[in-house]
Amino acid sequence: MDIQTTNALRLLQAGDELRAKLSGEFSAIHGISVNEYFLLLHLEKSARNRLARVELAKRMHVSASTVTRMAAPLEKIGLLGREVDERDARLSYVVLTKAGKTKLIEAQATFTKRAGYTFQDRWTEEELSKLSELLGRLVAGTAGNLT
Amino acid sequence: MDIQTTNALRLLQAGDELRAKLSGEFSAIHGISVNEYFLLLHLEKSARNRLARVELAKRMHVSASTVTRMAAPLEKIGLLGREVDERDARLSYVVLTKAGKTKLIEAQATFTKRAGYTFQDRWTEEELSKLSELLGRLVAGTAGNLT
DNA sequence: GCAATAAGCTTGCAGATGCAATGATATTGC
DNA sequence: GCAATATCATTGCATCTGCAAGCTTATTGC
Repeated sequence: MDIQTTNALRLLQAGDELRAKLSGEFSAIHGISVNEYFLLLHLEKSARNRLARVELAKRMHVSASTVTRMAAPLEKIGLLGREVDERDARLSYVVLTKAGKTKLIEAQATFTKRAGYTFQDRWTEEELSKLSELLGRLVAGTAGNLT
Repeated sequence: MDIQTTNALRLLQAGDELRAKLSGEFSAIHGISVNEYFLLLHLEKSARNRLARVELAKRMHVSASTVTRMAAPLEKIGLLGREVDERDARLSYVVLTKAGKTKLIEAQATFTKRAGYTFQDRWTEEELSKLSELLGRLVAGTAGNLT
């Protein structure tokens, strides 16, 4: 197996494992899923804390219908709002509310804690920095880079 | 944001993006999903090309019921077989068949091609090697390391 | 201007997945 | 040996997701 294939496999496996661990913690502690956390995070990183649904779908690698259905309950509990575009009545923005920001901050603590566990053993600053640089290159081209 | 959190975010985002690209190719070309590909891969890496369902579930980070339901159609089309344990009648092994191996080899070509695209631009051998080492550490402790 | 096309969002439907309950078999405590 | 407990696999149910169709609104071609 060539090294590129090895890297692709390890990337997917490492990501899956981290996601699995986060998944339990997020639903138990915060009542939102990892995907919902990412949705909030994308909005927080965006101008005016809002994004058109199509754009959000692209950044999250999900379909437009999934965005519609993910946003509905979050809007219901006040974490998200809805805005319309003045010039284009087709566009419907998803907006992060103040309550949404609060929830996001809480969830970020859990995320950071889990990240700490993941890299706590025998990782030097230099290694963390090198990994960040290499992974950074992989996500550099994407529209929805959260880092 | 600390560097550990940055790395965790980038790991998840890079994994998601690669998975999204693989997803379309796999279903279109081979008629199996990325998850089904991983199922075949886990079996191929195992002794006697077989695993108990519970063990397969752990390695894939899915529930036991998902293994039952993923294996059923693959068994129906002949990619997987079923074996029982002589000593423990509760155990039901999932076995990779010859047709399954053939399908796996086909799918591996697609995976390797996508891995090549992912790392084709300005990645030196040294960088690929370093990334492999760092990601390797993340997946080292897991029971189902595919590399 | 108006018809044709495109784009954004939502909804119906089908497939995938997890949790909890169930049934079958093993193991343990006594 | 037998009852209590644990383990493995499956199934019912609820949830999440994508695709295709449909509705609304913009844009384009003429």
